[in-house]
Amino acid sequence: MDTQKLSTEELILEAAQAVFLEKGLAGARMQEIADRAGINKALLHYYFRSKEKLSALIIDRAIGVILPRVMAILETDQDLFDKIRQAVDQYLTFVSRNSFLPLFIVNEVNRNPQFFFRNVVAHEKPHLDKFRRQVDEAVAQGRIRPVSSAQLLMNMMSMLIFPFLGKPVFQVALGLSDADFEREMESRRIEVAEFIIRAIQV
Amino acid sequence: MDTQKLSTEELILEAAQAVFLEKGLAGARMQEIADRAGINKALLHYYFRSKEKLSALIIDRAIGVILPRVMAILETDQDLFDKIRQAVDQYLTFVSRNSFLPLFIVNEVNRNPQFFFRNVVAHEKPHLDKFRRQVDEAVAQGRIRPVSSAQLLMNMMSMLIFPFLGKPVFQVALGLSDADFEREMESRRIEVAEFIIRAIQV
DNA sequence: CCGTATCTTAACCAAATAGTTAAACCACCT
DNA sequence: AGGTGGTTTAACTATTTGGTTAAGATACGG
Repeated sequence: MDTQKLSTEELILEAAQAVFLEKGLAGARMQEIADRAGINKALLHYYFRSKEKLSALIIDRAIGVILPRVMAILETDQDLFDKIRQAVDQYLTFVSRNSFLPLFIVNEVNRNPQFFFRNVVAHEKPHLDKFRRQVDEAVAQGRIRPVSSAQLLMNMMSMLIFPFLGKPVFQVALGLSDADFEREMESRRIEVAEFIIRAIQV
Repeated sequence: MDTQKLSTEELILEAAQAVFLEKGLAGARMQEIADRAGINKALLHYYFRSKEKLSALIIDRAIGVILPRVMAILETDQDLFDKIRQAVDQYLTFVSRNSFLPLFIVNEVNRNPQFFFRNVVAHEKPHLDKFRRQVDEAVAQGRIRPVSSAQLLMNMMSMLIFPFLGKPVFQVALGLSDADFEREMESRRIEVAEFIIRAIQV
């Protein structure tokens, strides 16, 4: 049946994603993926011939989930400050729910940059023209301080993603329990947005 | 000879560090480490019994290099704004010269948080009291806007480290050549410092 | 120069792990 | 009922990889 077939395939993909994100590409074991999907290793190879092919799919999936999300938020017609507030809010929600995703992507993209370049960019070149133009215009009109859109984008993305990557370090350095950390991330929804806006406000 | 002995050991450690940082813990091969050190695999095991022991050493080394550096900058007696400017400058220099180090540490620390907690913190608990108190006082005296020192620290570290982790993505998204990217990082020395200061300035 | 300790290597071993095969199972169609 | 195509499994193979061994260099004190 179609539903049954898709469900098994989906099951494997979910299991594979979980294991790859937790253990990394090299650390993931086909056996563990099979176990978590509740199937046998041979079946795994029946569906997805090799570890390489499977991992390529997962990488695509991972990037395909995160990239359009960033685009969607940054390429709307909203006012710049509203956009920043919303981007921060939405992005923090997404990343805190998928905290291993950025680590996985960052790893893969650094281990194998040309793969990322070829496969992802070929499909949908991430064009941030609207956001960049919006920033440039706001600068030209003197509505915000002179700031390069590239720098602003890096600052935003950094502050949204990195705290999750460095979570264990920050927890130790700042003496935060898990609950503390979560609270801290919660207040970032407002703090980071205001931090950015104050930094660029005239 | 002592110099010869040390030199071989150092040679192995350098090779091991290079391979571990490039390939990650699970992805690193003892054979490749031996090859890069120009020696044989058996000799590798002669010096450092197992992959686990070797990797533990490299992890210690890596964290031991980066942590004191952060402390040293943040725990001086300087004026807050000067400290921020200097931290940004020094940290950017260090990270751009060791761009794989943060990725390695972030990976290791997420895969195995309790290891980090036990080994590193036991030796030298990273106390950021001086920096945090400095920020709190500046807030109390109304010299800067009300900002939590934890949030400020996260923002700083994020903007300093993450661009290097996300380098390939940023290069694609912003259309930057290697030279462009380097130039961009160069201007961050001033831009990020000013960005932070403007964000917290009254 | 000889003996001894340190260093170095090729060849080997065992465990882990990706991948294959061939047979059984099962749902569905006629 | 029986055939058909997709699905599932146990058992097997091949390869990779961490780790060992035993023999051979090398340096050095006596």
